[in-house]
Amino acid sequence: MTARSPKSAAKKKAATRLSSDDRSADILAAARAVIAEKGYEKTLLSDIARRAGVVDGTIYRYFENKRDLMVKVAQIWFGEQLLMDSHLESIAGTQNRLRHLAWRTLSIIQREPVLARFMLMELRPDPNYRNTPFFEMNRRFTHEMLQVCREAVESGEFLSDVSPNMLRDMLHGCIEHRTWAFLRGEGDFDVDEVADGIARVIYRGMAARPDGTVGSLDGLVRRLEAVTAKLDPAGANAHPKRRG
Amino acid sequence: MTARSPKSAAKKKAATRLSSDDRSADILAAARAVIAEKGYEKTLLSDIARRAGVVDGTIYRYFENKRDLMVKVAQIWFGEQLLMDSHLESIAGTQNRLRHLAWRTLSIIQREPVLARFMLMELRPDPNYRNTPFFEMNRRFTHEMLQVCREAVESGEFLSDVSPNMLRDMLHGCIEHRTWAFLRGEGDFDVDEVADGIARVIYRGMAARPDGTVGSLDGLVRRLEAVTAKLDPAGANAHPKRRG
DNA sequence: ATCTTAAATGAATGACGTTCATTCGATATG
DNA sequence: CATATCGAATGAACGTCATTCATTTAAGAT
Repeated sequence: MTARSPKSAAKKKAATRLSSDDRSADILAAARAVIAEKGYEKTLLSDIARRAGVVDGTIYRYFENKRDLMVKVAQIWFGEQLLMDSHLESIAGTQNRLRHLAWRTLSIIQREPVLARFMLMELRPDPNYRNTPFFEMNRRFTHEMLQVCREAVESGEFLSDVSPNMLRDMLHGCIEHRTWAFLRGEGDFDVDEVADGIARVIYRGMAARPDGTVGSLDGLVRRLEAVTAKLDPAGANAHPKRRG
Repeated sequence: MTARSPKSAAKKKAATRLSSDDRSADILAAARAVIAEKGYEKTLLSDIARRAGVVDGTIYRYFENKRDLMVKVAQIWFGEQLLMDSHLESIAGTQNRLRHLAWRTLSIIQREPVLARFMLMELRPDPNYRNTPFFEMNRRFTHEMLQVCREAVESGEFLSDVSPNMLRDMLHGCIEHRTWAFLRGEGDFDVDEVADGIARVIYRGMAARPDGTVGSLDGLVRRLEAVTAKLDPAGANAHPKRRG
C-alpha cells in the first residue's frame, strides 16, 4: 500500500564507515552535550543525531530507544564522578564516616547539578528501575552505609533497636530532599553543613550507652553509684538493679 | 487551505447542556477513575473524555492542559486523605508528635498507593513545582514539623545545633525512600515500625541534656541531686550548678 | 420566532519517537 | 578488475498523542 522508496537518490555525503565503538561513542557524547544544554525533556533524538553527525534511525542500531541511550549516558557521567571520591577506609570514627558518606553524594550533586537533575528527576521513575544509574548509586552507597552501621552495632557503639536500612533511608532521603530544593533554586546548599547535620543526628540517635539510655553518661552513672554506695553500703535501698 | 468543516452533520447526541461545575466534576471524576486503573503514563486524554461522556476538545474548556487536569485530580484526592487525619494537637510529647507526623504520611501512602505513585513519580517533577499537590503536602506537613521542633528547642528539650529544616528533610526524605521501595514492591512497609524508627532516631539525636550530653537523664539527675543534697546539705561539694 | 452567546464538537495539526525497505561501502572471492 | 556479500547507514513514512480551532448546537434573552 505504501511505497516507501526514496526515489530521489541524491547521494548527500559518503557515509564514512566507522567501527561500532566510534559511532556509539559519538552518539553518547552528542547526547551528553545536548542534555547538558537543554535537559532531558527538551532533548530530541534528532538533536542528538544531528550533533553526532548521523541520521535519526542510526541511533536505533546502537541503542534500544531513547531512554536506553539516556541511561547509558548517565551511567558514564556518574561513573566519572565516582572516580573522584576519596576512600571511606581512610576515615576513622563512625560519625566521621557517616559524614563522609553524606558529603560524597552532596559533593557530586553540587559539582554536577545537571547530572543530578537528570538522574533524580528524569531518569529515576524508570519502569525498570534496577537498570538505572540511580539504582546503581544507591546500591553502592547503601552497601557502605550498612557496613558502617553494622560495625558500630557489633562493637556496641550503636544501639540495635533501629534497622540500619532506616538509617540509610534517612541519610539518602535527607540528601535527596535537599537536592530537590537545590535544583529548584531554593535556599542554599552548604555541603559541609548538611553532611555534618545528618551525621550528627544519626550518630547521636544511635549511640548506645551502658545503662540502656542514650548519651555520654558514664561519668554521671559512676558518680551516682559511688554516692549511693556510700549512703547505703549494704545496698538494701539501692534502686532495683537486679532483684532476687 | 484546509477545509475543516465537518460536512456530514449527523446529529449524534443532543449535547445536554450542563453547568460548568458539573462538567468539570465529571471530567475530574473520569480522570481519577482512569488514572486509578491505568496510571498516569498510560492515561490518554481520549480515555478520560470517553469516560466523562465528552469529546477530547471539551476538556480544554475546563483545564489548561493534561497536566493541569492531573494536578487538580491529585489535589482533590489528596485533600480527602488529609480529612481522615487525627489532630496533632491531641498528641503529647515531642517524640510522640514526631512519630505521628511520620505515621500520618505513611498511612496515606499505604492506604492509597496509586495516589502515592501518582504524586511522587509522575507529578513531582513539575516545572512549576509550587502548584503541585506534592508541594502543598510538603508545605503543610513541614509547617507542623517545624513547629514541633521549634517548641522542643525553645523548651530546652532539643539541642539547637542542627537546623529544624534538616530534621524535616530527614523525616520526609526517609518516608520518601521507603515509599519508592514500597511502590516498587521491594520489602515490606510496616507503617508503625518505620514511623517509630524515624521518630526515635531524630528524637534521641536532638535531645538536649543538662550536662550537654544526650539521653533521658531527668530521673538520674534528680536522684543524683537528691542523694548529693543528703550527703552534703550545705551544698559545698555539690556539682557546680551555679557558682559565684 | 429570532437573536445572542457560550458550550461542545471532532477533524485537523504538530511534535516526537520509532520503524524499515532501500542504499551504500568495505571487504572477500574469482 | 569484476562481482558477490553483508552489515552499516539512510531518511521518508508511520503511529501515537496532546492540542487547536472553525463550525455547530443548545439555552436563555428580546
